[in-house]
Amino acid sequence: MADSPRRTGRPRSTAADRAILDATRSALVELGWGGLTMGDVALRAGVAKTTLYRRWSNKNELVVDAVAVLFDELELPDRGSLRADVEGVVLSFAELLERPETKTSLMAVVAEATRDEALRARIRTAIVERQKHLVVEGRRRAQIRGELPPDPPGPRGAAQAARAVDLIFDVIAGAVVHRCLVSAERVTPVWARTLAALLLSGLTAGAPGPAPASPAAAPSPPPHGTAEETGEAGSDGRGDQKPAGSV
Amino acid sequence: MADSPRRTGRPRSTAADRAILDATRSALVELGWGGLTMGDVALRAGVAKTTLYRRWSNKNELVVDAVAVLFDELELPDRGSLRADVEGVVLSFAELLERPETKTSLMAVVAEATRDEALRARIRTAIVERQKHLVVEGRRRAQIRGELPPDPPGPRGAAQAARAVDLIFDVIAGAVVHRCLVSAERVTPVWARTLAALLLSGLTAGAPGPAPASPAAAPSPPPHGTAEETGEAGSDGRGDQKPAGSV
DNA sequence: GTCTTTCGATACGGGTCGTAGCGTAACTCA
DNA sequence: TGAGTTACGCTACGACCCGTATCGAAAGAC
Repeated sequence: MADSPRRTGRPRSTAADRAILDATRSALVELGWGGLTMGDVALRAGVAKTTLYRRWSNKNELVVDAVAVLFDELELPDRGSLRADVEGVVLSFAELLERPETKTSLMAVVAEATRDEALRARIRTAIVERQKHLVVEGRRRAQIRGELPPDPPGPRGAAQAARAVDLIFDVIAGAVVHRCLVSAERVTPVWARTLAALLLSGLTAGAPGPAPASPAAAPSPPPHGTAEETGEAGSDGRGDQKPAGSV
Repeated sequence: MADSPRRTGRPRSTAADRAILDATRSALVELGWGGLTMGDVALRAGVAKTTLYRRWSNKNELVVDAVAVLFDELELPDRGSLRADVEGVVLSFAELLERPETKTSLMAVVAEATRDEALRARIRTAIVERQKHLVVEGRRRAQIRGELPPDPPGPRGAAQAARAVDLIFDVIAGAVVHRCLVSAERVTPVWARTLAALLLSGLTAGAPGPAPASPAAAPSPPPHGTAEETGEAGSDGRGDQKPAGSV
């Protein structure tokens, strides 16, 4: 995007680039999207307002670029088990989201994107796809540990795996975002643990055994559920001392 | 809020109320949060701008009220099984969220709320708590069917149940919102089915049996997971022909 | 009919957006 | 070293919106 380094004339100041992005983030924290003004950002960055418009055509573009890098600090150290990895990334993400600059920026950009296809695409590539490697990595490790079965071979298997990654990403990131920003409640270690337990074992797990399924069966449920999609399975891998936080 | 019907003087026009809220929603669709102007809303509603400010102190308040009712159309008809209920509500919610007025409004309000505690509280009560009855109802039905165990008695059990409801709400709503608005991809019936399967059975389910847990155990995983929290369990209830879309 | 409150219309000060014009600074290339 | 090219800071500008104030008229309550 900011390529094509003109080989002649005065070069763009990379210091100004950084100053502007930093100023944007800090202004966003203090003033929010609505309160953020280009003039103020320029002032904070020690730069003329015209310099902003030479690099970004409007507020949206500027803020997306300022926001995207915030998520790069997310990492997925090997915590030894799939369960621990999930808990860890949930807590890390929540911690990131609780910083005012992050949450304000993310939501502001997403809100604008609801009516701007170009912005949506930019978010998808600059944030979503960019962070999906976390799920890919977590799955890979779990497969090596034997907690999850390997992906089926062939293009069909790869597509299945990709869909699984997409789903898991939306579920984990969505749950954290929703709790932090919509429900407006804190993500505690206990909550993270319970979420991880739900993801690993599902609602129907944690039971002492297959419940004595009551005869109250479904009247006429549509025959959906043809074992399609994103398949993978396996046991937990490390003998947890208990169902560990059933939901 | 709009109570205390003054018993004297010219009464407020309820027609104007409706016209303003409708105009707000339609303006939001076409112009988005940033493009929405009070003057334009007044024009669309056939009302003077001053009339808006007599009822709502600013744009935020107006938009929240205009948005909240959009979610009231969500329902949870008994689809015969927990799995079907989950799938159904996921699809309904996604359908609702795909309408431009809904998604733009919701995200705009949430974005503003990141720096406005009062607005957060208003969202929590007017939208989140107001819709949580869907999860409560779904759980209750599943418990009656025997798909989930009854809540433990006493205040401890009630607290557990409340936490379970909160978690499930955040996971389902979060996943749908994240997929629709952040990942910017469509919620298809297949996706809903896979999400339901994940919720019911977890990542580690759908396997032909307990995998031959590889010896690659965790080096030193913290001893978390003390069977705390929100417990419930049970079998699926209806004999699915297969693991039905394992993840 | 009087009183009270709402309504529509208009005007205003304060602020932001995004652009334009200008002289200057910085760097490249001959 | 000097010409050419581009980025920069500064200032000013028109267009727009916000939220408020003011005023006469309208609509009910008593």
